Parts: sequence; structure tokens; C-alpha cells
Amino acid sequence: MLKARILEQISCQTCPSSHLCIAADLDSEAKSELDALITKVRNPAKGAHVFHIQEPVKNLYAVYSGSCKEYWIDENGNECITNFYFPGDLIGIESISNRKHLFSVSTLEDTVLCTIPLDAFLELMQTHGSIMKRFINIASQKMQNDQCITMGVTATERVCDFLMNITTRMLERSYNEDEIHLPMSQLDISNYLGIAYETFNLILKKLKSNDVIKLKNKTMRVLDITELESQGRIDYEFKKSLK
Amino acid sequence: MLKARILEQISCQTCPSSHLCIAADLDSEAKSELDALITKVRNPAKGAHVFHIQEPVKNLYAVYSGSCKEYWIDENGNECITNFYFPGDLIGIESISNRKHLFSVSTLEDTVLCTIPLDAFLELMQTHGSIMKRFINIASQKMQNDQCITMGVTATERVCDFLMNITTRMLERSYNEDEIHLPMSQLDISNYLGIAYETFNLILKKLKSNDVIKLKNKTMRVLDITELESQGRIDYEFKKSLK
DNA sequence: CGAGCGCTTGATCAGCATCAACTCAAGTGG
DNA sequence: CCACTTGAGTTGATGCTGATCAAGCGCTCG
Repeated sequence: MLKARILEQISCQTCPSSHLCIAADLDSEAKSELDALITKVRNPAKGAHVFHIQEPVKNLYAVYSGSCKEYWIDENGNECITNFYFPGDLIGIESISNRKHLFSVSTLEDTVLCTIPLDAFLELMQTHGSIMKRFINIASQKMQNDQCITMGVTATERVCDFLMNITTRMLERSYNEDEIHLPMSQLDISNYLGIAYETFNLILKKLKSNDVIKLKNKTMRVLDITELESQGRIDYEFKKSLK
Repeated sequence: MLKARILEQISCQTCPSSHLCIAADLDSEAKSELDALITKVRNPAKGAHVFHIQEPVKNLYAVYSGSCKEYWIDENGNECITNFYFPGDLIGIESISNRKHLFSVSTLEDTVLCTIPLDAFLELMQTHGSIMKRFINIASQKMQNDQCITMGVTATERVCDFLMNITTRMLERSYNEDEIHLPMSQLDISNYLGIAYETFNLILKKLKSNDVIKLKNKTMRVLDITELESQGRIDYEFKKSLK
């Protein structure tokens, strides 16, 4: 039972993405209290649901490894993807206020999630100001991230902003610097961006033929990040300057 | 000095929008501590800036009366509006994490703002769990609101979602039920929605001629809210069911 | 090995941006 | 007090971006 053994070993102390998650910048006492809270670890297979829309919010989830998509179904039965989550990301924050999930979330690949019981977590934040401040920072960053994606108007802007966003996030996670694995389908991405997937594919083709990116199967390599950024709407240099 | 007298009287106890703001659901002790924090009240004239992009975040602001727009300037010098704020709304949350403003904010009319010193507020949340929980709920609601606006794909969907959003928010503030005052220009709205203002104007014309809304100067009256909702993307009935 | 899903590509068409001209109301200054 | 300016809103003509339709390709997995 290799898998079980690995799961038992999971803790914020050893998590490779803890610098992005709640545990970042905590002293060891706060970190171990946080760890004590996250006893349940889930390991849903590819395509499995983490929760469904309208279910009560009992837990938040932190992605330990793998990735998830967040979506709802519109009146015509279309899936509308609202977010992708990667290691270190926190899932469910936007639904805290009404304690019912506003979206469904399912995994894009084999995924390991840390289960964070919401009520206990809220209590923990009351006794540990450092955790509270960290959580507020995470919420603030989520707002920034959510807003940035929607800024582009043309399809090309949106695609380039998305690719820049993914690249930036993957670099923060210090994955294989230039080889970026995209776990979602092109259909998922175009859906997320609100454009037709044929259009998305066409723009990818252009970017490839202009040597801006290289793409094989689901692995992307950014060849000219300056060009990629300039074809998008978001000024990532500016964003970096804020930090 | 009528104005000064009015401003001195401002407090969460008497604020007509406190049920939407931080003060909601607080016991009177927490509420008065919060009140003690909000000693500075600003009254910027129409078009005045509350803060500029990239400035340090010293305060959050709560709208007491009036309204604001949030925006940034893109590389071509175009104003890109990212949000509108009305009484009870909290301004600046998304910029907490890097302590520099990600956007500029200016007023759309004569406006009264409550100044909330950020550091002191973070301290206050540590000693008052009820305030912390309330703030987290507000952040969660802001995420919901931000995400809903961008969901529409076609221009008509976006316009109808926007009008529904404004209507809903105004009803929460229990303003003159059916006469809704839009403080921003049509250009501001179309900019916010990412569509041309001629297109926006055209869609308004259609909605007017179909007796879905009535519009004179900047005052709107929704005649057929069911039709308005059905032409948008967001299911407001569903959203209500979550509460 | 065959079925099916995800990706690729091209042809056609509609929705919306762009350009342009005009109205109307509110200042502004001589 | 009127001529001029300015900005917001209105309307129509034109063209491009990107959606839709259609068909073929090539993985991957049962």
C-alpha cells in the first residue's frame, strides 16, 4: 500500500507547495496546529467530484498534487468552467458566505487534496492572528487572479493572458521551468475563456507558427514570453513590481 | 456648516447600509469598537480620486453614500473599468496582499466614505472573531459578485446580467424599489462590460422597445424582471435559493 | 484492433466593433 | 443673452473577428 503510506506522510511541513498555501510564513507552532486540523486527505481519481454545486460547505480543500476544474451548468446544459486549481490553491472560498457551494469541482487528473474543516479552521484563525492574516492574503490574491483572466477583450488577448497566467503560476510552483503540463483539454480552456474551441485552436496554431510557444500533446514550452505577454492584455511586469 | 455636522453624525449604528457592510450581525460592543476605528470620514466631490493605482494600501474604504468606479489604464491609455461600488460596499480588499493598490478608484458623484485603517482593522479582527467572520463573508461575496459579471458571453447576456446585478444590489439597499439611478455613464458601463458603447446603446434600445425596461436620463425602471433575467446568463433565482 | 474522444482544419455566416454623422443638453465666455 | 464648445447619447453603414457547421485526423484505451 504505497499510496496510503504516502498520504499519511502528508503535512504542511513537507508540502512542496506550502509557500503558496495557508502554511506560508507561519511559525512552527501555528503550522503544526494547522497540520493537526488537516487530518483527512482525499485522493480522488481523474474526473471524480470533490463536491457538487449547492451542497453544504463543510470543508475547504487545498490542492496537494494534481489539479481541478470548477464549473456550473447553465440553463442549456452547457458546462461553464469558472476556474482551474493547482497545487497550493485553496478551493471553496467564494462559497463561505452562504455555506452552500456556488460551483461544482472535479479533478482533471489523479489528485491529492487536503481537507480543511471550515468551522474548525475559522476557530483556528481566531486564536492565531498569523493564520487569519495569511488567509486574508490568499483571498485577496484569489480576487486578483479571478479578475485578471476576464480583462482581455479579443480572443487572442484572452488566450495569451491565460497562457501567461498558467506559466506564472507554474513557475511559482517551481515546476520544470519551461516544460508546462496542461492537465485540462483544449475544450476546457476555451470554455473557461468564453471562446469557441476552434478559435482557441487556431490561435494556438498561430502562436506555434510564430515560435511564441511550442506545444506537443499537453506539454507547452514558452519560447518567447515577451511576445506572449505583449499579445495579452495584462501587464505582468507591473504585477511583479507590486510584490 | 451643515455638511460637517452630518459627517460627524456618521456611525455604523445609524448607517442605512450597515446591514451590508462590516457592521452587519455584530453585537453592540464589537460594533462600537469598529465605530471607534472609523474616525475619518472623506467626502470627495464628483470625479475626485479616492486613491491611485500603485499607491500603498493604508486604508480600506466603505461607501456610506454615493458611488465609485474602479479602473486601470492599459498600455494604449484606455481606461478599463473593473468595478462599481455602492453604499455598503468595501473598497480595496483585492489589494491587501501586496499592500499596493492594483487599481485606481474615483467617485461617480458626491460621495461619503468611511476610512478604515487597515492595520488597526486587522488587529481588531484578531480580538473580535465576529468581525473576522463578517469580513471573510464580505470577501466571499465580493468573489461571487466579481465572477458573475464576467459569465455572459454575448453582448445581450452581459448587459442583462449587469442590469440584474445593479437592480439586485439596489434592492438590497432598499432604494426606491423600482426607480434605479445609474450614476455612471453608458460609456462607463460598456467599458466595464467589454463591449462597444454603440452596442450597449443598441441593446438598451431593444430592451426599451420590448418594454423590458424604461430609461430616462440616468433613471431606470425595470418593467419585466423575468424577461430581463431570462435574457441574461446568471440564474438569480438559483442565487437567491442559496441564501 | 476498432471505437471514440480530442484535436485540426477549412468554409460560411452573424454578431459586434468601428467609423461617421447627428441630436440634445449643459456649460462657458464674450 | 446668444454663439460656441463640449460631452453624452442616438442612429445607420460597413467590415472584421470569431462562432458555427462540417469533415477528417490521430491518439488512447477498452
